[in-house]
Amino acid sequence: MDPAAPLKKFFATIDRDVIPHLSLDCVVFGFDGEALEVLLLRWRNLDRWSLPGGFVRWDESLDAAAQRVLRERTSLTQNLEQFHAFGALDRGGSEVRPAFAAMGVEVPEGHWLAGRIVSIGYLALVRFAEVRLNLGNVVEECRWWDVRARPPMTLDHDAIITRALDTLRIRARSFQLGGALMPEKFTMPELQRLYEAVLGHALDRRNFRKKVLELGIVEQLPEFRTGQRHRAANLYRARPED
Amino acid sequence: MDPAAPLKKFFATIDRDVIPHLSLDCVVFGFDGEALEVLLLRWRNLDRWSLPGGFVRWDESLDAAAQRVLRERTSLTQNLEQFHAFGALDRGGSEVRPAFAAMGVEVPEGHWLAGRIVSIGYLALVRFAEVRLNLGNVVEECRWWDVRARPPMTLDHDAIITRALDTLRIRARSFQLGGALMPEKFTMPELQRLYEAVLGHALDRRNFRKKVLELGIVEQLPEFRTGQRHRAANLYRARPED
DNA sequence: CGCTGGTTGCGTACTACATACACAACTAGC
DNA sequence: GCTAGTTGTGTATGTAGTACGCAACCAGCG
Repeated sequence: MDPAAPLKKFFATIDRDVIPHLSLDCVVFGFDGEALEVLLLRWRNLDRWSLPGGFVRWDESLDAAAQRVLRERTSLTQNLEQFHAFGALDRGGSEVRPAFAAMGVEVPEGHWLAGRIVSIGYLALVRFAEVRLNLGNVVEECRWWDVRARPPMTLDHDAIITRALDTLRIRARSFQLGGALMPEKFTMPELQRLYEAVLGHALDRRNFRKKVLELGIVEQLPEFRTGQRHRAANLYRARPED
Repeated sequence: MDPAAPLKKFFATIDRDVIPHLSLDCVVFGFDGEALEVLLLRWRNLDRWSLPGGFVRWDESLDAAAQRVLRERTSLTQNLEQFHAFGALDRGGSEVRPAFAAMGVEVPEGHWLAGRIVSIGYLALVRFAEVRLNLGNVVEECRWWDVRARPPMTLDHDAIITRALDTLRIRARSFQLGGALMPEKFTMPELQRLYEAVLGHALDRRNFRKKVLELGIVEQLPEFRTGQRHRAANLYRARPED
């Protein structure tokens, strides 16, 4: 079967299904216990990487479209946060048409996909372990990348990630990451490593604990993490949002 | 001459000139010394008010389009800040076509102007006195409104203003309004009234002065405001941005 | 010209929060 | 039982935010 068939089918109905000249890109952050990671994918026959993105259907809001894109790629059902609209003059244009061509679909010269595209940036904090990656048919690779060592990216996706990181760091400074990025049960030092990975610098153990507890963003469990050849750490879980 | 002629001319070339299904709305804030005001306009034959807005031309970025809209309406040349993209399902649609009809332009049923429109919200802080209002041909009224007493608005423009106000209040809490909203020379109590109008509550005179001075957002002038039947207040000006 | 009302400019005490650091408790391995 | 390594808890210090008192000053009036 023609590997480009699904893409061709998508392209055949694109003018009927989605808002033209508009796209959205999701910056999906996860945490593997060591570093902050971002979910990137590589389209067939392309060597640059891209953010998971998509278009907005006529029968769904921007927010709903972002949720759908996230769900299609990760099987997750959760809210995303819109953080910026990217509308520079050179967005799209020269780079999109060759990309589609590499995947086996010829975009006519006059088509909007060959022209300028405005993109809305969305941000998601997800539980690493709960993600079930779904490549689909035209994605060759999809994996997590350490945010500090990202591969070459298409279009302005690198700038989009940088902007999302800025937004994230502002939230981290006021301890507003919550436990969205953590596994269900975690220790205090593990949560601290997340904040340190986002902020990019070390924090004081004792002050961090004090702050997190007084803000009530975690709930103490009557369990401990053993087998670490040192004192067992208490386990916590993210407190359900009010 | 047909009063709808300019609008008809605009409509005739709209498909060639601008990105379809996309618009932008500018929330322009000014300060009259008493209350925080927002610039609104009323299109011909409509009874609801609207934000100054427009569409994005193919040869300009989102930011540049926002600057153009602001310049066309106020003759001001300055930056705006993008704060949110509004893309609910019911944006546009039923309300836009009757509005154009009231102004004398029949939008065909299938045209994108009769359908859903995503809008990018921009925010501007301008000097009240420097604004030179320009109505154009299809705007019947254009004036400042106290943000606390706004008229009935079209579409979701009321929610857009609310969101812009939230953004503004966040900035005010960390004294980041600067002097953009003040006249060239102003006293400390006058600046304080601006912050109070934005925040919606009173501030302490002495702490306000201390904070503003230590942040260095104003420059003291060797002049005083006299004729107030009480002690003359020192004049300041906004310090040029670094 | 002195007195008065009202406001501005300046300083000080108090409180809350963030930061810096010390020590005991505990687990696994030998 | 001893040790290495880390976690849990407490306390001291510094810095920023808040509350408030008082003198300086301008215009108007008797």
